[in-house]
Amino acid sequence: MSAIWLLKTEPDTFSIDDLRACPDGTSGWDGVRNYQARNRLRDEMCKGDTVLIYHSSCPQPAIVGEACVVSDPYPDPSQFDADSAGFDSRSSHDNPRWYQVDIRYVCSYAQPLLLKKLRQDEEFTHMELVLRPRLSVQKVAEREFQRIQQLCQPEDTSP
DNA sequence: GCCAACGTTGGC
DNA sequence: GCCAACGTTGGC
Repeated sequence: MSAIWLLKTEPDTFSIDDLRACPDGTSGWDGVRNYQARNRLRDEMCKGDTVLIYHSSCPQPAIVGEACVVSDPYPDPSQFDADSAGFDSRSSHDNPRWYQVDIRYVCSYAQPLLLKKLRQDEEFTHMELVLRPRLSVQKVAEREFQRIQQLCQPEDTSP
C-alpha cells in the first residue's frame, strides 16, 4: 500500500506549473533542510507514493494538484555545490546530510483546496497541515485524500 | 544537557 | 510588514 504525502512549495520559486513544464513533468524535489522532513523523505518515501502539492507563502495558500514519487531517495546534489543556496559545508559525499526524491506531475485541481476552506471542513481537523503547518513533508491519511479529491475535481491535464 | 539568543516559516 | 510558532545554534 503506497503512502500519500503533501509537499509544500512557494509558487514564486517552484510552482506546480513549473513542475508540469519540466521534461517528462519530472523534477528533483531538492532543498529540504529540516531534519524531520528529511527523515521522512529519506526513510519512508517510496517510488509510487502519491504526492499532493501545496502552495505556501502566496495570496491563496492551497492544495493545488497531484504528483507521484518516481525515484528512490538519493542525496540532494545542491548540498555539495558551494555556489548553491542549498550548500551545506557539513555534508560530504560519504556522509550526505540532505536527501531528495524525483516527482512527476500528475494533475492540477480544477478547484484548488484553499487553506481557508480546508480549515472549515471537519474532515481535516486532525490533518498535519492544520496541526503542524511548518513541516514541509507531511503525511496525508487515505480518508483525507479521498475528501480532497471529492472537493477538488481532479482533471487529467497531463502535458 | 539546558536554555537563551537567534533565524526561519508562513498566514494574515 | 507583522508576528507567533518553532527549529537551530552554541555557551556554559
